[in-house]
Amino acid sequence: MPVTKGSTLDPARTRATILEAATVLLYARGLDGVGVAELCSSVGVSKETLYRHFGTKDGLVREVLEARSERVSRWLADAASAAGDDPAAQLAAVFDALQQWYYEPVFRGCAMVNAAAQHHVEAVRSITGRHLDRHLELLTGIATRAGAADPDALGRQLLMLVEGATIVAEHRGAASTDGHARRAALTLLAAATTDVSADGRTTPP
Amino acid sequence: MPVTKGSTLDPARTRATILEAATVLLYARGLDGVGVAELCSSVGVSKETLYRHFGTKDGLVREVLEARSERVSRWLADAASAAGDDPAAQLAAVFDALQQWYYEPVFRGCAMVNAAAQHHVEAVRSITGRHLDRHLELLTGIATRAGAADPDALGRQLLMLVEGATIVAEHRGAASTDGHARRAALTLLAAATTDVSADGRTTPP
DNA sequence: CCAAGTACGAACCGATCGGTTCGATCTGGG
DNA sequence: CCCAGATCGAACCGATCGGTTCGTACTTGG
Repeated sequence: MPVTKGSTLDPARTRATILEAATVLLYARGLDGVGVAELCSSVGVSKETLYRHFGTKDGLVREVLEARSERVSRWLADAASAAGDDPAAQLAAVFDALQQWYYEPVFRGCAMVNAAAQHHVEAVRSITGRHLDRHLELLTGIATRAGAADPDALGRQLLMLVEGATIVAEHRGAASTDGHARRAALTLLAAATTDVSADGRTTPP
Repeated sequence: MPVTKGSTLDPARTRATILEAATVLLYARGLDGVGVAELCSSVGVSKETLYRHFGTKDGLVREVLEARSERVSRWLADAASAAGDDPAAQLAAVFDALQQWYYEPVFRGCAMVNAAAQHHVEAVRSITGRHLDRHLELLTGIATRAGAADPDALGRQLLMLVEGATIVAEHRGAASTDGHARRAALTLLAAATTDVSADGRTTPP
């Protein structure tokens, strides 16, 4: 049997195609901004096919968000690990990656946060919660490796900065956060790894 | 003529009543989560009356958001000025007020940010933009009075913290930001008012 | 080659929603 | 006391939307 089938009539491929197109459209125009009919005609798929694969529009939305959340988290984690072993460099890389995203013309804020604001269904909002948890995990990891006195506290501070930068960039433009978010993150990191008990000098190795 | 008429058949009073009820309902359930019919029956008003006062649902939404934005901005500014003349104390007061808000059971995030995520109409999104500008103005003012080297930069950093804390508190609970947002803000303030050119010692008056 | 499954496309359905209209009712100013 | 204007309540309208169904056609594994 063939390993992959690229032709039509391949359920998995059809499903993936719908998922991709829905990811783009729903992000650009909002969950309620695009109907199932338009979504189908945009992909070149019949309603029956879409409903056989995803059961309901909410089911499609959930899968789209789930996949996107994992993709975004992996993207940020990769950006961090690609920056080497220095936690400060990793943190800077995370905010550099975010800032680059903000400048993309299709940037419309965090899809999961936007979705939660639109869709008051718990099944959707829980995805947003897990999304933030993934971010928190990454940031707390960096804080821990940086030797922060309270890595959990620093992680939460950095999470607020990430989400806040995204919101501000969405509504006031990418230039509004350029440099500022990164600098704030490094400032918080430095402060959390500074021995405040004695004088005002840092305590690197 | 009487100065105020409290009875029925007072257009201004009717209008205000609709506005109040709409503010609560639209915030709690989302702009698209409550229809005009339910809104009317909830206030005890006919559709004709609502449409005579606000023209369209969007018109009502815009007025609701405009009023709420001003109310919120005034509330934060008052919290700051009530904290005395010390900029650091004012900043702490702002984040204390926010944190108190996060703990309120009706807290559902920033109404303006949520509205922008739901309603892709420019007339609504611009209100969110102005809302953030008002916050930025307050925070930049504190940064300036604190003698920050770059008050504009610090203001933007603090704005990200405010919006980020609101998002995180909305999705992960008020306890998730309690103390952390305030401490981060004060850390950024301290760092921005510290003379970094020489050694690592602060330079207060 | 054939049966099973995939897919199309179009029609269809019920519900909801924003907005309009209209006759009846009530209030207050002149 | 009476008319203008505010309000009600309910019916009504057109559009949209999520979801279902069906007849047809095509691909493919056995």
